Amino acid sequence: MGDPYHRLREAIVSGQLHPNERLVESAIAERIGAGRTAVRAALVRLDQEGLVTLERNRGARVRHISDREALEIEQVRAALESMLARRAATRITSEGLRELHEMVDRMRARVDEGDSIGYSELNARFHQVIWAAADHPTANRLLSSLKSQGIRFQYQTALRPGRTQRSLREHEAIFAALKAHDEDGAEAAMRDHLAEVLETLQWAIDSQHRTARWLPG
Amino acid sequence: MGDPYHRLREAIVSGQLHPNERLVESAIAERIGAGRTAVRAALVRLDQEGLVTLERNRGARVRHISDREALEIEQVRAALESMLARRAATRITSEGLRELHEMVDRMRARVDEGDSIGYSELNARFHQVIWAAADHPTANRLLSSLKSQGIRFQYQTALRPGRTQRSLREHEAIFAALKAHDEDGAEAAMRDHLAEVLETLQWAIDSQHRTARWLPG
DNA sequence: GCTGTCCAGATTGTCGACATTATTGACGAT
DNA sequence: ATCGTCAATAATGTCGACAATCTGGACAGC
Repeated sequence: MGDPYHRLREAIVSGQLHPNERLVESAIAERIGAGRTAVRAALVRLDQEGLVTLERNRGARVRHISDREALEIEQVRAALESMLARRAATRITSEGLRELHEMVDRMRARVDEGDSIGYSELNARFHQVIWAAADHPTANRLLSSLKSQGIRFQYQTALRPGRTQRSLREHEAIFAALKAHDEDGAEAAMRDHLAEVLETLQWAIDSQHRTARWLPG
Repeated sequence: MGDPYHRLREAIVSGQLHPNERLVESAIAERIGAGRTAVRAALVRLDQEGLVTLERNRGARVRHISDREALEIEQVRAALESMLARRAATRITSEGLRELHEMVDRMRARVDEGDSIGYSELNARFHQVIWAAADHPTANRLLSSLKSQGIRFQYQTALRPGRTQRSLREHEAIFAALKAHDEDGAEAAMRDHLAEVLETLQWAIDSQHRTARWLPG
């Protein structure tokens, strides 16, 4: 059990603490067996990181990521990951390519089984291999921070009919470009892929609004 | 004046506190007339923001941005600003265009006068007008954070002979694309511009290494 | 019934004191 | 002379207490 920062972060990202839920310092301190001082420091960090909002004299809440902001996060992610894909094309090792190849194989298996949450996890790991190959700590820092903010929307995109099949083909295209060490191709394939993800996310948000009537009548 | 966070931030960004300089909580607290508690909170925020490094039991230092990291920051900036330029192309108002036009005129005047630091300031404002037009809070947050980290290298790029003239032409191209509401053109013009900036930054770093011999012999 | 005021409880903000941990320099052994 | 040990010092980490502030509900006036 790490320090309050990591415990809280994990609790938020994993969804144990819900958006807009109030975070009372003394309650958290007792809950995780730490002093209020440490909890305060953790809340400040999480505020700066964007996972929590801190209002003076009014305490902390789990930050609610709006639909619009989720789309913005995905746009930034697209811009950065396209750049990283380009860099990865010239830097990736044969070991990295082997990993990606294996990843794609396993993703294909998940698609055949219709296991979309298993697919999503492999999906995330596929992208992380590329991040590592790109060797760009600055972009990595930003991306992992953004990822934790957008986590709430992570699995919604897999719900669209036929999405996983297309997603798999997009990943195959990315892999092919990286294997060929084709900078332009890798960037373009990644950009196309994330444009699709973005569109799917928009679709998920729209259909959510269509479905969930909050005042039935 | 402001709270310890803003005071410290300003002191770091403006260069009053130097890279690797040690930040002793009690000293700062007395210096700016605040309690140690508030200073601690400020240091935690600045650490998360990347302006300060915080090591457990070893205190805080002004974070030293390496040459490599400065280049990485500029790459990220290029990726994000290209995206923002594209968005701005369809969103910018006639008022925004008027501002940019005026900005370009004044930049031209500075070039004619050989006033490269005045040029740099207008340059920064030119870009900020585009950020505002793009209406993308998430990217804005990241960019302004990156900007404060890279501030130390801000003025070095203007030292390259003939750079300001070329830079001016690049800004004119960006303006023209925005005025025409040409998404692809704006993104491409911004991308080209920042690629040039990146190359110039690399040049500045190289020439610094050539010039500054730290052990004269 | 509605609105505004005021009080009680809860929560955050700040301070001072003390425990814990690194750093520095002296000192002695080899 | 060099290295390791150890104490003195400085700085950070943590806690408890109290002050400042916000929140929600009771209550009076209209």
